[in-house]
Amino acid sequence: MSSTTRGRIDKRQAILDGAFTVFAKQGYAQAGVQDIALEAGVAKPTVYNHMTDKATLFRHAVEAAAIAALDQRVAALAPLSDPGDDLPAALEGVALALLRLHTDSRYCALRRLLYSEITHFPDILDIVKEYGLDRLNHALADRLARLALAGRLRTTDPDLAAEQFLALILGPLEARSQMGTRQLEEAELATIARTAVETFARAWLTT
Amino acid sequence: MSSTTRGRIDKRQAILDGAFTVFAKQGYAQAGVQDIALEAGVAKPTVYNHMTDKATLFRHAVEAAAIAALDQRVAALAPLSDPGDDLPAALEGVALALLRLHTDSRYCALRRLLYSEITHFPDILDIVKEYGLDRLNHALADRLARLALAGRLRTTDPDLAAEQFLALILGPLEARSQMGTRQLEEAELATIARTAVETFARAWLTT
DNA sequence: CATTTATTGAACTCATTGGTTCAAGATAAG
DNA sequence: CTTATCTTGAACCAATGAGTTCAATAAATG
Repeated sequence: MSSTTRGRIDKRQAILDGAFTVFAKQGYAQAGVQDIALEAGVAKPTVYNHMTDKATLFRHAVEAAAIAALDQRVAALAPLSDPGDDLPAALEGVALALLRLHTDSRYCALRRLLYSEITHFPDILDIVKEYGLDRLNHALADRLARLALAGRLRTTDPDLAAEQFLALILGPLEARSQMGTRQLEEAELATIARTAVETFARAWLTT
Repeated sequence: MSSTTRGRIDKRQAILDGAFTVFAKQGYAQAGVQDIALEAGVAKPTVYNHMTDKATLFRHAVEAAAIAALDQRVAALAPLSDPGDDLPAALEGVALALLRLHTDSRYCALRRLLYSEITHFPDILDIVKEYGLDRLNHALADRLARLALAGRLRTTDPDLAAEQFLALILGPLEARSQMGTRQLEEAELATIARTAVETFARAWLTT
């Protein structure tokens, strides 16, 4: 066993989860370690048993959340590996899935945290590089490259196509969701997905 | 005179500027009123002479910055009111101007602040609604509507066209600039502008 | 059961910081 | 000059919160 303690079950995960929850809703500075301990169902010294610092606690919590978020996103690209006859429909499905993930309140909170603390925690930048949107871009570009090879996509630059596809989908979110504060309805997400794919198709797809 | 004091020249502006500078680089919670006073070249009690609270100080500083930012952006759209024969070139010029504004470090700081404190200051939402990207979208849509009427743009929905134009331009920034931490070179901005306008033109412009 | 280890609650230390007070000075208006 | 207003530095108060200490306890191991 890597980290199951003898005294009791491992509380590390509970601490990380609770930490992210509290950080997400309070911000780093405003979040008290006491609150985090309470949220995790744990005593304050226990937190310091597992994490040396409030700062490292923050880093680990954010990293775990970022990894989970990226995994979800990449998984949502799966349909593109084997789209049916109707490529636009497949793209639209993926777009909608990404939109749902991107408007999830937990993910919005993660982005808020990254934005706000990236100046105080320079090493958070590593997390962004490692598990950020770049990775999603690459994964999408891989799928698009296959489609291009199959003659269904008119491009020699799948990276650019992927970048613009994501931009068309996720770009409108910032304004429409009021910087992540307003929850968008499913119908609005569907509209964004449809119009984005429409434009993307006109520019990139073979007719 | 609205606010020129008798004792000395008006220090209100200096306080607001200093406040934004310090907030931008420290975040709300970490910024000390003492630091702000120092940055503004003023004593701490003087700050409280002009602003009742640290909170209201923050609100005013952020609002001033947001207004200035929006003004710059809208001004950058001017060339679209009278584009020459080469509409794509005009679009590309505007795109590049917007990209420069959007990667300005002061504007990145403003966005960071908004993102991080929008949960603690619900009334900041009003600032976003009033001077946020929506406004820019509308202003751009106005220009595009004129172009559509002139038959140079193939759309009955200028709002959508504007939204996608901005998305294609600004969307790639988040990933490329590493959430605003990396300063992009002029050449890279130009590339983004060129490719974005290329795609936009294929989807929306009359040939 | 005995031992080892982790957890717990509570109290404590210490540094930070928002906000205030006050007496002393500086400045403009009359 | 006189007066009213603003500024200033410094000290001060009160609250908050990070991180620690410690004795008591609970659980797993042998």
